[in-house]
Amino acid sequence: MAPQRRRTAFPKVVIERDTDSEQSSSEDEEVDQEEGPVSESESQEEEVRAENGNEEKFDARKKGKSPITISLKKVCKVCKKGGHEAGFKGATYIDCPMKPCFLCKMPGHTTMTCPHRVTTEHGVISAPHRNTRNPLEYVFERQLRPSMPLIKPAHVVIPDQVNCAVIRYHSRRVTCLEFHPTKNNILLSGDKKGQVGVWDFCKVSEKMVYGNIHSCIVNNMRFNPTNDGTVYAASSDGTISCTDMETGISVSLMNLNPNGWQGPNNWRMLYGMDINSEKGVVLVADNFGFLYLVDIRSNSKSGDAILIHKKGSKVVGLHCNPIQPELLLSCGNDHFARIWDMRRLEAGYSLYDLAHRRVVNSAYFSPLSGSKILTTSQDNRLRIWDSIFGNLDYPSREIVHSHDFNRHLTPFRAEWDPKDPSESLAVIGRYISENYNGAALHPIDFFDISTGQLVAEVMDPNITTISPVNKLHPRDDVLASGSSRSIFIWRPKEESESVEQKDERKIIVCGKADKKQSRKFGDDSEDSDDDISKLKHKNVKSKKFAIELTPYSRKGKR
DNA sequence: ACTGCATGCAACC
DNA sequence: TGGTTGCCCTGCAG
Repeated sequence: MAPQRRRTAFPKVVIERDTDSEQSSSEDEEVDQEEGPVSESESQEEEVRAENGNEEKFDARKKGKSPITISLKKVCKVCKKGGHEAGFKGATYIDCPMKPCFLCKMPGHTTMTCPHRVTTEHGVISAPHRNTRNPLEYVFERQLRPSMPLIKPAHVVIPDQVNCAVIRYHSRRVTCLEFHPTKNNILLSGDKKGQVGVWDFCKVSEKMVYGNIHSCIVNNMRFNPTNDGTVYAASSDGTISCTDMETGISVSLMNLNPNGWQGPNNWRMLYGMDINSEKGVVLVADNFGFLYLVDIRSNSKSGDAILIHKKGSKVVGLHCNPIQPELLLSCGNDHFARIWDMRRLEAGYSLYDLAHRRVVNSAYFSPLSGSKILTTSQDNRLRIWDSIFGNLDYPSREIVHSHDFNRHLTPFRAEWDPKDPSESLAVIGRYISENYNGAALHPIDFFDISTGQLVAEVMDPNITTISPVNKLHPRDDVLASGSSRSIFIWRPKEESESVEQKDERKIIVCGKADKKQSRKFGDDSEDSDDDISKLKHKNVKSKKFAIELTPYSRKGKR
């Protein structure tokens, strides 16, 4: 562009500053271009001219143009307005006051002062009962409920300490985890790239990654109920795979994209998946709202696809009732979780539609009785229906909890503890961080979903990434969590610190380093076995701090 | 140690 | 319906 021409065309430039005393050295800060879009190079040029004192050459009045105002005042990166700034102050995140609360999504306050943050219940909302309570229920709530123990303490053993881990095990973020149904120490993990990991977390270094099963995101995995040597996986590449665990050889049961890439509007992805062993079918659902049934014995699709959610919307979760094989639960991006009768799977014939305010990431029947429902929705609320035989118009409880959607995160899913006979313990990772002794950490939360009580929040100073993927072991007091590309195994503190166990607390570092985690875990060699005690964190003084338990002591701090 | 880009996806115009 | 945007996010390259 010719400078001569521009000189005559440009109006006067006014520069606003935070304070008059500020020097030009601070001028590389964010620039608020209120007078419309100006390219970066242009605005820089203007600044230079303004500084040179040549403003009169571009006098706006002579050219009949209004002056351009360039504000160098500090602006909020969220709302782009001045007077405040959102972001981390040390390890504490300061919200933008112009936005609704990041936790409960209500306007008028920020996360810092959110009422759901200071209660020990972490924000339980009694769901609206529209005069549906009968006298019996009132008696129960008023006289019996208060005398009931909140949760049977004997059943609550929280795996609160990292026992072993594989750092950067996957080359992309972990999307799903599954424990082997019979071999206690085998953990399966799927990732965004389509790879499937098999790890023996007691022998730690016995790990394998199968890279040729899927070509993109592994969304769900389930073991074959009749042969636990094989596992099914549903992927965004539009296929279901059935893989032999020993050999890694897999067969494709179904391919929704037989003709390859025909544009984004035609590419079908498989998300929700479960197995109904009674009926011998694998159920999968796609991103257009359809459900498919695949016969396990013949490995072939049975019947036509059935529209079970809004046409064109993603069905992210499927769950077969553990007790009543006729009942199916689905959830998806149309903001509904739906209960179906397997004998009548037909568009529009769901038994119940459970409404949510946002996308439903997951919906599960309770693992033992199958009579409760727990859902995770992107409106930052867990919802619990205490009985599928009761009134399903409204959830029995809503628990406000930070687990927003984010482009870079695997969607959070609250998972039942399959060992808890009272069916009240659930685990879910937390999005927002908390300032723990100067480190911003994202805990993994354990809830008593029968009361909304936050039973425990576990974290480790070395894990600074968010852990959206969590799974509790079907028999042992073990939690597996997937955080970014790494996998962590948590055990109860006592167990972890016992002499026999101590030697087994191993961290394996593998894969290409990313800055965040290499800083914490050291990154000298591929597959080197680092003892956890060697780990350092600049903000953490002692290893003892690693785990903080019980929400009660933290009351008032939050 | 920065910054910028691509990612990939729901929400909101 | 299509285009644009994005609160605590990822990973990588320059």
